[in-house]
Amino acid sequence: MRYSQYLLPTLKETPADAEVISHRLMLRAGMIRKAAAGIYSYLPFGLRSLRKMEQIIRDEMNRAGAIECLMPMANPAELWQESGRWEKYGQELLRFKDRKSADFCMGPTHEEVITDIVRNTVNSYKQLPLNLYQIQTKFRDEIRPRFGLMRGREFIMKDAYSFDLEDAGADTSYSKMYQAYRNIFNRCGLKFRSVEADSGAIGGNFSHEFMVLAESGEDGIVSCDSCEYAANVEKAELACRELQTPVAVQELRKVETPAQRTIEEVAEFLKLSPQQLVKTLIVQTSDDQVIAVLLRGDRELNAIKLAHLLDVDWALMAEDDVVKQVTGAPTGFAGPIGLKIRIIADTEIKGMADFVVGGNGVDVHFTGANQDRDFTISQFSDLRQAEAGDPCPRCEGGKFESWRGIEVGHIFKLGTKYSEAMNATVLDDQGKSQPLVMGCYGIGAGRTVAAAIEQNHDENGMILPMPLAPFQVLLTMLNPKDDLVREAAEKLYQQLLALNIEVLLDDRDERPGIKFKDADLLGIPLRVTVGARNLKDGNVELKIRKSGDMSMTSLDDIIPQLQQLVADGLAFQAGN
RNA sequence: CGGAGCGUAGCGCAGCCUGGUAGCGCGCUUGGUUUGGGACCAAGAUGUCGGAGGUUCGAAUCCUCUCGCUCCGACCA
Repeated sequence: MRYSQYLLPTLKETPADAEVISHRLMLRAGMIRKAAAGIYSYLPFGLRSLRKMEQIIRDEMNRAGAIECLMPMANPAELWQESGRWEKYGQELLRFKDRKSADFCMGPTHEEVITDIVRNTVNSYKQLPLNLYQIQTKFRDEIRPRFGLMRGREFIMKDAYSFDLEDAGADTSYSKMYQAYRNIFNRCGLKFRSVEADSGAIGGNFSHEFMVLAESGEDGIVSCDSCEYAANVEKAELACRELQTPVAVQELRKVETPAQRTIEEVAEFLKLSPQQLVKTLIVQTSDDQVIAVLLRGDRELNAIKLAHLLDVDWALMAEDDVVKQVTGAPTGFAGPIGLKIRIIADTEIKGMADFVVGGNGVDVHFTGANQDRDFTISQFSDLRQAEAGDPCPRCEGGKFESWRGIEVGHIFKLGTKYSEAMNATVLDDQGKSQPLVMGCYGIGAGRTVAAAIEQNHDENGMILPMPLAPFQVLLTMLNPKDDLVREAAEKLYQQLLALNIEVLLDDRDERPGIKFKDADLLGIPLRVTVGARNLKDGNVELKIRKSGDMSMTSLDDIIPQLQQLVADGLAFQAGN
């Protein structure tokens, strides 16, 4: 491709409304342009990366035995009503009517459509297993789209759905996808972790998220430093050693703590560390229970674990007036002593004695508080958020490391939730009707490209890994008006094209400074500069974008060198 | 959904408080000089000032409504 004939509108200035680096760079490098909040066009340069991402996905999905199809974006309401999600999905589901006033929605995911297809076309266990996928534009009317392609409303996703007769088969399908996903992100040259995750609203038995590691990631994850265990902090279990409750030695004493509300304030005021305090959280649940939860002072509640324990949809910190009603005190002074509501505690509390708790009154706390003696805990459970340094639940001696991650893939074992709701069954070898056991598997294609930029950039621009880079080689013709330079660059250009190396020839009549700045911004992995100065010695300059290494190479050697570097770049896998 | 902010040339912004011919930088066009890290000189083009209504002799500016966009928050005890 010749730059002079391409559409590659780079921006010198950073667009004001782009917050994260990938968004800024994708706008500046002319990859995307915004059409509306959370809705973007891909310009040619961005599309090239996206297509590469899609092709890697396609390759690995096909290799894992999945079959590509393409479903409609406009989904008829009936299917969604049948699964019950027309009501449940909420405002994220963009609904509209056609000219006959029939209800439709833009598909945010396609369990309904695929299940409908399969129930109408698959009747026998002999047709199983089946795994169908598509790469398609999805629409979710997010409350708050942000970060460019990272959290858009319209986005391109690969979604796959597996169908098996039995649970064991579904597990096999799941693990094939797990491996395919690892291959995909490895081939992209990304640093990532596959983590155990909460299956959330989609439901199902178990699931893994694939997280590209990046500072700006929206999710916290932990991984064990000595075994394979890795999980989203929302889900991460903690090793629960048997804890002995120490013998109480202190007496319960009420102390004045004027205007000391937070754990830090109270600890400071009493000259204790936060670990010697127990915080009491008043929690409200989706089924209107009000419960007290005890945690060590320096710990954070994991509301998702709590919701699972209580078997409710959600559990949130109670409103101030509820706290006041239950504890008789404003927020900041809640404590377990004298509470009439159910008290549950994090496992860790079992190993504590003589601690400080809120006094359920303005400006008072108790010191020397002890369980059983002073109040009763009805249940212990793992309720706190995992942190770096916490012990691994799966191995001896392993400790958690923590990371920020961008969720680029998520796989779920769905079970029979949709097949039962939508009556998708096949006959087994006994002639008996069985609901299909399903799995679903998603990858955000655009988001993965954005995540790759988050992980690979510097102050001058992006540094996409070779497999995702829009072009492999940038051939910079320094002065197109110089006949020798032009002819040498043109010749190299033709040679590279003949070798199927993806080359962008910067043949613009621009000053060198502009070309070099654009080159760094665009982040094409290999840059060859043809300039009069070196050409008179028969040389061109090769710069590796990632390392910044520059070297002089003769016109004869440059082509094989590039071939080798491209091949190496495509084979590279970040250590995962 | 709660809070904050912003809509003025393709992009980044000033002007608004205190109403009176719509500006600056970059980009773009033309000519010239320049040519290894975002050059210089000269001449030029480009605006429903987000929209509607109101106040006024006169509105980018004041008032009301509205639309769009962005950021922060939604586990603090």
